[in-house]
Amino acid sequence: MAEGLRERKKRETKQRISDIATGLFLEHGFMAVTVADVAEAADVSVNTVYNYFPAKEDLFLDRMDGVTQRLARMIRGRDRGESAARAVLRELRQDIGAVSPAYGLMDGFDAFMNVIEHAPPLKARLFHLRDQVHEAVVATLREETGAAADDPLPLLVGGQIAWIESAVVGYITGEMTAGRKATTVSREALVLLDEIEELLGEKVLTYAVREG
Amino acid sequence: MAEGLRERKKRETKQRISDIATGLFLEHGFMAVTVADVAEAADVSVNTVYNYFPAKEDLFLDRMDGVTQRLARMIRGRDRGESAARAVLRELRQDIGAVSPAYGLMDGFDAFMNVIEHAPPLKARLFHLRDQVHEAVVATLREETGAAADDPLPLLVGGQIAWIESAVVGYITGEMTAGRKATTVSREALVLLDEIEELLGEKVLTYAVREG
DNA sequence: TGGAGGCGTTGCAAAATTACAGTGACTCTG
DNA sequence: CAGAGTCACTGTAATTTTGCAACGCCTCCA
Repeated sequence: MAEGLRERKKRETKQRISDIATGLFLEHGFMAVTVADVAEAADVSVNTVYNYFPAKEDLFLDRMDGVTQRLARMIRGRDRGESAARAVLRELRQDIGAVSPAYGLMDGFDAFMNVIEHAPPLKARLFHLRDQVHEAVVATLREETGAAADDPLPLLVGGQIAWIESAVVGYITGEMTAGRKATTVSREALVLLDEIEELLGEKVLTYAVREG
Repeated sequence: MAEGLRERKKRETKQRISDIATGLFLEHGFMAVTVADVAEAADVSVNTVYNYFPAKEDLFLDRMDGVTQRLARMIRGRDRGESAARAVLRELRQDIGAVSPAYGLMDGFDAFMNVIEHAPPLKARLFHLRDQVHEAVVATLREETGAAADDPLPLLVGGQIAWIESAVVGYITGEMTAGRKATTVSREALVLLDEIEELLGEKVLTYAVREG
């Protein structure tokens, strides 16, 4: 491995810009902070910012990169005898149970979503993010099941699974921005997950069961 | 003015390298610290170190750049009716009187000189430094008196003046490395300056008197 | 309504920094 | 005494960062 000086500095610079930008956005709102502000606070030029982040929104949503692959990771890590959907349900219940770092995204989930709520460009990006999540899930299902390229089943099941998460996230976001208590919301979210599970068809709940 | 980002970072980088290098030298000695050590501690590449400092010695002697022009500045700042030599004598007495930042070079003068004492390349540089001081003094005397280019007097008087400083510095260095107390040494240095003044000829003491 | 100014974004040349390889002098060691 | 190793230092190409100017979109204001 032996990470060189150049690689390390690149990583640190990108991380510093992202951290500082997120901090400024949380404090003043996405619209009130200019890219120039971020650059100055991070002690770099504006071009350097754009060197690492294609657009201003990426400064805030960058840390959601991991989110794109989150469901896919859950599926790949399912237990023996467990289906893809049940693995996702189980992991989501576990995450919600660990209230503090709400939903595993970051501390202050409500503050984070609040920034997005007041920034149209960011909301637009979130929709695109859902597509990415969906695609990642579908791709994973295809890999795990070895389904044919023209098999529509992964697409459909993947859509259901991706929907589970967005439903829960949407619910939590709405309740949190409404000012509800985090512990209350998380308890209700668990109930919501139960209802979601009842809504799912048998085909979805038993798709892509891991051998063993 | 408006110092740009590039210039500011350049200045900060050079300063950081110099500071860290000096610290390492004071702690472990000049010979025991490699340029690679300095580079790593300063979080830059070896080439960047050489980009700012032509040779390893410069990492330590860099902060003596001001010293080169110190006597020249004293001369240019002499009072009305005061000669170049007397201005230097006066300023030196004043510096020595303010014991703490010994001789205006830096805190911990003895530690500083101790590093030099144990590093042949550094000692060699000090001799070169004296030439530079001498040249600066001579050049200043020529400017101030408007002496002809072939007039040997500035050269001779300048040599005497430069010698004053090196004599005092040499004395202080010797006594300090011998472990004498700083206050004692500075008191003796003042006596030494008196003796030096008595040794100087009338021509030297009255050269380049500022009009007024 | 028109112009001035702020902001996101891009392109390009210059400057700074790094990686890599190499040279020469020196020390240590078998 | 041969060879391996360390270290100061240099050269060169690649990479990163910066400075500068520009474009389009938008808002504000006269």
